[in-house]
Amino acid sequence: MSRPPVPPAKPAGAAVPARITIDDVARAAGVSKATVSRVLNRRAELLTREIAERVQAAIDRLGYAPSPMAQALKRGRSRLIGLVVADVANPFSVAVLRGAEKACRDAGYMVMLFNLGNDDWREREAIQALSSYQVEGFILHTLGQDAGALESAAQRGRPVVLIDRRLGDAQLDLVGLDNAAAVRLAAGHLAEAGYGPLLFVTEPMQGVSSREERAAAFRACLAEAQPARAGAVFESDGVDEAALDAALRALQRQAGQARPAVLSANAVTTLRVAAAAARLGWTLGRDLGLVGFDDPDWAPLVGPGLSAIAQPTDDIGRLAARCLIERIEGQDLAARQILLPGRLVVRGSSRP
Amino acid sequence: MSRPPVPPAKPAGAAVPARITIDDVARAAGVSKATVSRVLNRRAELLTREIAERVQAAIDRLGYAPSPMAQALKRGRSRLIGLVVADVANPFSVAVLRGAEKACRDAGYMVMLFNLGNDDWREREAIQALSSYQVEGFILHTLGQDAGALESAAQRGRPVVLIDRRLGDAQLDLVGLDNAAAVRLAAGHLAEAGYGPLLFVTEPMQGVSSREERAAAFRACLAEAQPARAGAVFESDGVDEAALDAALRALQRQAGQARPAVLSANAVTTLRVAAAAARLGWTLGRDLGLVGFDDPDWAPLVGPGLSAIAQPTDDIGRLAARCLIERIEGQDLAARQILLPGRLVVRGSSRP
DNA sequence: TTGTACGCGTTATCAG
DNA sequence: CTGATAACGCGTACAA
Repeated sequence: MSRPPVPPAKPAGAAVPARITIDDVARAAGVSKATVSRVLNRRAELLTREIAERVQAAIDRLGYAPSPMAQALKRGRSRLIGLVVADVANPFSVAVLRGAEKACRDAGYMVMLFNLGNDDWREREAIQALSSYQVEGFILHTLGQDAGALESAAQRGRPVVLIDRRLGDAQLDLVGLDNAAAVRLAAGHLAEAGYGPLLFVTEPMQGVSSREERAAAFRACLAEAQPARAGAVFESDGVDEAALDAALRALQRQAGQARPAVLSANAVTTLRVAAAAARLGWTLGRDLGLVGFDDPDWAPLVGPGLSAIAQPTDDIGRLAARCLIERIEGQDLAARQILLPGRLVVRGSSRP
Repeated sequence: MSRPPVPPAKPAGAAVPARITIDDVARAAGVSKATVSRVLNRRAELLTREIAERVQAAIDRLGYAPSPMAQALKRGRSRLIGLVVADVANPFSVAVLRGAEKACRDAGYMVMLFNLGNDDWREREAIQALSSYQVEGFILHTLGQDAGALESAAQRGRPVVLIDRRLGDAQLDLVGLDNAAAVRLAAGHLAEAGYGPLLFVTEPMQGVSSREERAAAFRACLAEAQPARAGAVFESDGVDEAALDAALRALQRQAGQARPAVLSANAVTTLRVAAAAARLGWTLGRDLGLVGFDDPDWAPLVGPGLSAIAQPTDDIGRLAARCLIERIEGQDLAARQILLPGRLVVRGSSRP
């Protein structure tokens, strides 16, 4: 009668050695679970040397590791961080993801990933799925459409750090690029290099704050320029190639003798502009200046080399993670904004 | 005395509405937890219509969602899948990740991500960290160095699906590219296009099976060719640019009148070769043929357009996930290998 | 048809 | 200094 009923979970043949629990260790060391728990939680100081060592030996011998699930259940701390990414196909997202995942891991957190694939209605789903897993906080590369999506997070008091994009008027930490400065940097460079009228090409705004900020900064740049500069903003949706071609032709006409140039809002649009230039038979740099946000590793090899505003993606990811972890671990500061400077990399596409 | 002691977990000021538990729902609906549980587990058939509806209403009203953590603890099923990626900086990894994450989510699983960043010693760490979270299975883009890393997974009977690369001689499911066929496709194309001696450029083998398979298939191709073709394999480490340049020059000398060509093993090396050609002042296509594995979205825009072997990355990710989930949900088949065909995309870099 | 009671693996509290 | 015991939230035999 001392044998408990056979656990029904055990599927069939395979001798799946059940998880080693704290009980196993306790039994092996001839102590109670509580003692084992103390050894694990750095409270070994309060223990007899002899016992502490005996327990530690048992732990090592059995290869015991506590179950984060059970720990989460008990302490309400899952050591999980939810990472919501607008689109893993976007090189910027991936680069940030990389830095963030590493920083989380270094701090002892695991990352649960949710890719929105640019479907804005999924943002709510993402937050809910993730918070059902008791993630302790979110790093959010939002699509910016659904400011209410954070309700469930906010209600549970889970901190959120935004990356690159604001979300409604929520007072949240934000880590991103200093867009205004970056735009000035690029536009200034194009002016110095002798380019004339400018076209700012962006993906459709759709309420994405970084796009809007860049476009606004672009317009401001034009207005401030000493002899006012001609310029326009074009939203490229990636489908209607003809529209982009037409915009570029219009730009060229407007330029007259001068050389036109494009400032592209991210790597995706940069690729579109480069493709359009190829379609039109234009040589970048000579016929059309081009500077693009983001500096992916293929930038030096497209055409004469693409000039770029390199974002400190790794730092952005890392800082977002650290920022979030600080909050998780108790600090209760006002919402911070960490704006990092972009770095201008000049290549052939902005050298006449 | 009927009031239980104040829960000490509640931090301080902020009225963080504690998680809504099954008990809350039960109380709200005036039933027991068991009944609520039954409603949730599709066993509502055994319940009075009236009660079922009352419970459901309470669930909806309170916005209750069961805690996956507690469920995992109880049933030993976490609905978590561990995704270990060799290097998120590699476009192939990301593309696969994308398909896999979506398929997992569609099947009701969440993905826990671990990026190895090409550090092979981390593979063991990854598996252990992930399995401590009770993931139900692994999708593994392995570095191939540490065949023992899977011990802990195998011991707990967690299924594993490999992507793109084998791991030691373990009998595991594998989803990847039909490398031999793809190499033949590319080499055949280069031959038809009139290129002569071939250089296969790969990242250092380091025991990565897909690299080895591609190199082996390349050598086989050379040997089988009717007039035997000249060719060599070069391992590029990404640091020693001069070595790559030298290899290309040697190839050119060997070519004599004929046109040399390169077959590149992945997007990373393709970029290196393109950069080297630029350094040497060679025009791709005319001076050097180039076909590369992987077809990232920048391929059409580098030089005259890069010919590529496009991998069905989305399918690879999707199938890997489905395959894994099948196993998780009980099927106990022999190890499968799903080899998908590559698609040749001809662009300027392989047109003399 | 529904409710009670127990256990999953931990940690925290309180006795000893 | 150490051990027993009660939760954490859920699923489920078993009893009613």
